[in-house]
Amino acid sequence: MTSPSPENPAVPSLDALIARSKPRFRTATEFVEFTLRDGILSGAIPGGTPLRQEELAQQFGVSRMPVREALRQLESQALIDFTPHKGAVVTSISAADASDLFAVRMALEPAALRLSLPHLTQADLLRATDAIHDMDQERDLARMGDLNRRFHMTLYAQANSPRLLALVEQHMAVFDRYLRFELSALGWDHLKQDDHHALLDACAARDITTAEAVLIRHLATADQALREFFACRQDVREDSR
Amino acid sequence: MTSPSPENPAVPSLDALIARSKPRFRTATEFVEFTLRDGILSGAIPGGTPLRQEELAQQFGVSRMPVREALRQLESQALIDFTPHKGAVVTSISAADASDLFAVRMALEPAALRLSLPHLTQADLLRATDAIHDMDQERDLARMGDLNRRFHMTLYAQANSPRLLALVEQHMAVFDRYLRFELSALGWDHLKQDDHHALLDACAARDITTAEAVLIRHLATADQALREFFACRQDVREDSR
DNA sequence: ATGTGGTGAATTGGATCCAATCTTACAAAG
DNA sequence: CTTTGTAAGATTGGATCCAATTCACCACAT
Repeated sequence: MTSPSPENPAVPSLDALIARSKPRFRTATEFVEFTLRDGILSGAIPGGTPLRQEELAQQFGVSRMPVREALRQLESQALIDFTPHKGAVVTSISAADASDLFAVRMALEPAALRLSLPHLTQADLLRATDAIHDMDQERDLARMGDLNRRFHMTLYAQANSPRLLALVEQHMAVFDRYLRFELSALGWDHLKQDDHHALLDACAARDITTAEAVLIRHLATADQALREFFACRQDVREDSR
Repeated sequence: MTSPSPENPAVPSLDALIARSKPRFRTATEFVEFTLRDGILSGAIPGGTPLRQEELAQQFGVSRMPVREALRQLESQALIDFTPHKGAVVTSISAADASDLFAVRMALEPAALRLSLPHLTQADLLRATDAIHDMDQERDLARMGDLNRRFHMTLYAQANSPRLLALVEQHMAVFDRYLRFELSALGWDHLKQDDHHALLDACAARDITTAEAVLIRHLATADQALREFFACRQDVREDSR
């Protein structure tokens, strides 16, 4: 493991994540997998970091076996590259990868919204409103990611398609790796709450055409912002080494 | 492991799959994971089958560890349900699950096609044509699935979005679990080659609107056929036990 | 007869050990 | 000086062993 990113106070250290989430799991494999994913998504473990099994086992206080099982699962989620006899490396982030990710989100999320919108309840809309308001006052990066995900997932929740929803949630989680760059680029405050309100209004009016248009524009804006950010500041490539 | 489905000659036995694919991998984990997935997707291991680690280890001629790692990866791909201290069970198939799968495919594949179509080369179109012609004479179920996947993936190949393409290919592979039911429902011959030709023509003409409409109809038809098939013959539920 | 508690086997989770492979450094030959 | 071969260390892959949990069965009490 390399540095726990002490230069960026918004990124928690991996050790902090380990201490915080240790008692929440019954099996060591679950614990290691969840915490490693959290570390990668939050930026505590930057792209390019080689993940040595022995080292991780010591940090987590377990043997190498649960570490290996956790690495296998992270590999299936495309968060690490696993090469036989060479080990695991955290996948790198880049403008190209971000656009790739947005291509998936722009395929999945409008579909989920279209399926869900006719069945959205008043309670769903209220929960989405709450999420927006909570975001207004949130200053913590990880929690902001959770709230953003909660807002969107609430709108998709009635889609009645478990696979689709799981994919949507998974790829929104991967987006968390880019969230702090988007916030750097667009600023914390205004963010894109305009889009969120417009999307919510269109959903309340059951206007699928407008809702989809807003959602697509919302995602395209974020994609564009990240592209420009990476183009301007290639020095801030998050890959260590 | 339960019966190797001797009642259905179209489904190969797991032992046959093991013998055929043993020497193709460098690590035992890869070998077990690939072969188990093949077994699940081809129907050799039906939904609901409990997967005992010790038993699989003996069948594959390895120890329990590579089996466990393989099961972890299959769990990440939603092919098995893994419960701590209880073990793994192959996920069941159903009309609802098929529709769920088609919801994902109808979200992903039109998006991939839209991204890929402008960059399709003449060589791509020729390869797609070849795949269609090969399908006309194919009688083997597994190979038919491969050809169908090859035809579609060829049309999406220029999408320049690795994540999107990986998801498309993965979910087309999962569809193989339902392919033999669709063939039972619609018959082997005409299948839906009409759709394939129409889709190919629209792609050759760079007509994205028509191509997308054909593709969506193609998928919707298959979804509908499977729904009716499962509704009529609930007795043929593929789950053992 | 039914519900309850406990005991045993069966199965998985995890740790330790050994084998196979890769990497690095160094030395020797060209 | 470059290149190639080799050997030592590091790291992962796999096997075996032990611990923890679950489940099924049966005795026992109500």
